[in-house]
This record gives sequence, C-alpha cells and structure tokens, in this order.
Amino acid sequence: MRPSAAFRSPCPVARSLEVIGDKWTLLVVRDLMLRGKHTYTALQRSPERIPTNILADRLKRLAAWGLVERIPYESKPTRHAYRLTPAGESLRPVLESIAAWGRTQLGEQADPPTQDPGADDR
Amino acid sequence: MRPSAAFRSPCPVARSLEVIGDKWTLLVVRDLMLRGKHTYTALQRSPERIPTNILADRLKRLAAWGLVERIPYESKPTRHAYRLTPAGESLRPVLESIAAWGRTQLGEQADPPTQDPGADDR
DNA sequence: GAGATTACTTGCATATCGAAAGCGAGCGTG
DNA sequence: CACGCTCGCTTTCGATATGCAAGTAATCTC
Repeated sequence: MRPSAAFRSPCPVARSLEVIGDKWTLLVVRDLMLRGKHTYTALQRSPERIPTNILADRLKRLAAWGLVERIPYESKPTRHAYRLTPAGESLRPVLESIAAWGRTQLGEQADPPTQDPGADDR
Repeated sequence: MRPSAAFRSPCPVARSLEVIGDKWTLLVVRDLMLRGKHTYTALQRSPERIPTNILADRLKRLAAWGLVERIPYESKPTRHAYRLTPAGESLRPVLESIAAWGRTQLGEQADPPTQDPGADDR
C-alpha cells in the first residue's frame, strides 16, 4: 500500500509510472490542482465517482510521496484540507499534456473503440 | 481486456487515463518511440522485465486504440514489427513531460520513501 | 532430427480494485 | 439527552488484473 519497495529501474519514465501510473492518482491531482477541491468529500463527489477506499489510499500514497499534505483547518470537529505541495504542483505540465492529448485524440468520441471478440486478424 | 465499455466521464484527463493510466502501457510506448524497439522480444527484454502476457495484452490494447500497428516484415517465418501510428506518436509530449518530472522529482533517489508501517500520524 | 529462437497463449496464485456496508466523532434538532 | 445526520474514513468481500512459469507452434540452425 505505502510505497516501500525499490524502483524497478533507473528510467525516469518507469519511476514516474510507479508513482502516477494508475487510473485514479492523477484524477485526484486534477481535482486538487484545477478544480479547487480540498476536502475528502469534495474529492469524493467528482463525476468519476472514485471509490472511497481508493481515495483514502491515493491520498495516503500522495502524502507519502510528498506530493500532497493534509492540513487541519478546523479543530472543533477535526477537519483537514488536502493541498498539493510544490512537488505536487510540479505535476502541472504532466497533467496539461495528458489533458491536451485526451482533448485532441479522444475528443468528442462518445465511446472507446470496440472490437468483436474473436476477430483476431492473423 | 479490450476497450469496450463507455468512457467514465467527458473529462479529457479521465479519458486519457483509461487508455494510458497504468504502469506498463507508456513503457511500451517509450520503447517504441525512444528506443527503437519494434519486435515482441526486443520489447520483452527491456530492463523493467514486462511479463509476456501483459506485453501481449498491452500491444493488443494499443492496437485497438489505433496507437500502434502490427506490420509483417517477413513472411517465411511470419514476423511482425510494432510501430506507433501518428496517433501513437502524438503521445510524445506526454512521455516527455513524464520523463522530465521523473528526472527532476525522482531523480537520483535510489528508493521510494519508506514509511514504517503503523506510523499513522494522527 | 535435436536443439534454439520467435511470438505468443494458458494456468494459476496472488495482489489490487471497487461496491457496499460499517464506524466513530461531532454537531443539530426537539 | 436521545435521534438522526454528515464527515472522514476503515473493513469486508467478490471481481478483475497482475505476474510467474510453463506450454505451444512455426521456422531455422546444426
């Protein structure tokens, strides 16, 4: 759960993918960076409906990597805000290039390509 | 396995992550784009040691998305080369921003951050 | 014809995901 | 002060994905 094993290779792409290479992590970053969502439930309410256990896990991972910090902003009912650290902010170009790619390549397409199962062309 | 269900949201980031949001896909793209590897076994021999079934699956997925094409280059013992399509090539800025991020943020660090299990700070 | 190589597939154990339910602390209402 | 509600998670558990190892088939090498 927490990052603990060694990097699988010295390649910066391979390393990055061990941190952000999954379907949800960058979505959390997007919400923190671009959508001004900073509380657990605000993040939960995003249209992609991240499962609550995954959200809790990703926030922990992001915090362990030093990309996000969890700051208490209220003490009576203890509440915290999640904020990107400068290291987390540095993901902005990554997020932007991915958004740009999605916009141009997966643009207005309603659905992903289907392939009739068994249509192996060989 | 094959992409078939609908996109989970209209957000270009969310959509992109359904295509490239995993630990291996972009590594295959890296090898095709930056390292001149074009055959199955060449891709297999990368230092990250991608499991063979995962490689076969990712190549299928990438082909289904139109990012990679599989071209026979020899017919006696049928052999194919995998090549990026223009759509696949368009991932270059994404790959570059990820590489740049990894280089600056995960640079020479030998290992990911460890956190003694049970050190919940709250 | 006994290996070796290429390009995979199949089987299976394990890890991760994700839906749903649970939980505890702190309000708020009557 | 009992009852329900929200917030912020954790737990449970079935489904899906991962990854190791072994198998397969075609050609080619000796």
